[in-house]
Amino acid sequence: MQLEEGKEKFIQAWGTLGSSWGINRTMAQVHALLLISPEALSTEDVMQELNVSRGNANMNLRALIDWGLISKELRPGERKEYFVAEKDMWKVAKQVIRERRKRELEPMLRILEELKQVEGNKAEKETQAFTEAIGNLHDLATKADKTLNTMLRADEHWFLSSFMKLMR
Amino acid sequence: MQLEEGKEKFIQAWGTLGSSWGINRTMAQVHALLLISPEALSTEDVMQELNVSRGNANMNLRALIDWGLISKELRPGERKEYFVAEKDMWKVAKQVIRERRKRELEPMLRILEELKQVEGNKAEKETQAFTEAIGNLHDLATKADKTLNTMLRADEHWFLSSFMKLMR
DNA sequence: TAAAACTTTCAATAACTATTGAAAGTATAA
DNA sequence: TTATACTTTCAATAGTTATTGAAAGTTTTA
Repeated sequence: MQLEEGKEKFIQAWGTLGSSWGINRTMAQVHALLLISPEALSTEDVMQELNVSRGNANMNLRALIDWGLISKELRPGERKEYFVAEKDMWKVAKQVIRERRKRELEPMLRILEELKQVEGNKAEKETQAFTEAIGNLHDLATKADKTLNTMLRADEHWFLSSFMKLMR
Repeated sequence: MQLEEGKEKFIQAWGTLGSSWGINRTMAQVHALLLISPEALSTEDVMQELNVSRGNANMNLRALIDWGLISKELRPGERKEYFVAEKDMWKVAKQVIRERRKRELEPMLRILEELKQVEGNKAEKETQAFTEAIGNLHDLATKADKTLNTMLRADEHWFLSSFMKLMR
């Protein structure tokens, strides 16, 4: 396979994967493009490579910065902004985990805590089933949260060796 | 908080969480409804509780069966089909992991393996960057795949004790 | 201060995804 | 076999989300 075909396939695949994880298709494609780019790219470059409008490119570059997956690079004497992706895939994974934990897991935990306060006839099956489901979910979410938190705080070496054990 | 309000909130929250994970909103809501229901529910029940059409209810119940998250329950002498959700949250989590691994991680691994074959001027920066990014991603994906696989094969006790260690 | 080189915004619109509901299909009972 | 009680399908439509591109905004340079 030639490089151009490979690039195309990768950008496509990353975009599709993104979609099934609730991530905007173009955002995932811009990320893919920057992941395999040896140089920082400008908004213009992104527009050209992906055939998207200026507004779209700009908005998704900003979103990626927001997620902490890419950063601006300013070149001395140049006015244009360039963008580079973090290339260390373990750092990328950690960052995605960190953000989703903050954006989704934590809010869900708050809601589950609220829902644990539901009063109602304790004798009723409806109330019992609700309370039990919420309680179990809260337990699982708490465990997941602690596990992720520990993983994220750990340095790479610690994580890898722990996971090597998990993997036998 | 009263039970009805709590149910409403939970169904709502689960639907929203689902959306941000690429899961159809109604599918997640039907799942939430069944998770907290002490009894199996019929299509009619789901239609009423969530105010959705027959077609929608039917399609999402089928999708949940497909994901292995709910099952049909037939009552002797009754023609209608009833549905129950798996209530053990760890089993639910495992099932979701199993399905997503099969539907997303494995296909992505196949693509990355294909992309490792990209030829091109080894001296070129472009090719080098591509090859390196794909290689690193493939390594990470392989590790994730093995880890998940081990987790899924393990019984609950093994898993919990391993993760307790990870969590200190 | 004005012009140039850029970035950001946002209303309009396109593209995509979910939902409806009536019709068709299927299985059971009489 | 026909009627009944359901389930499933699918074309039409509604609803949602993404994209465009021109206009407004910002920063730098001269």
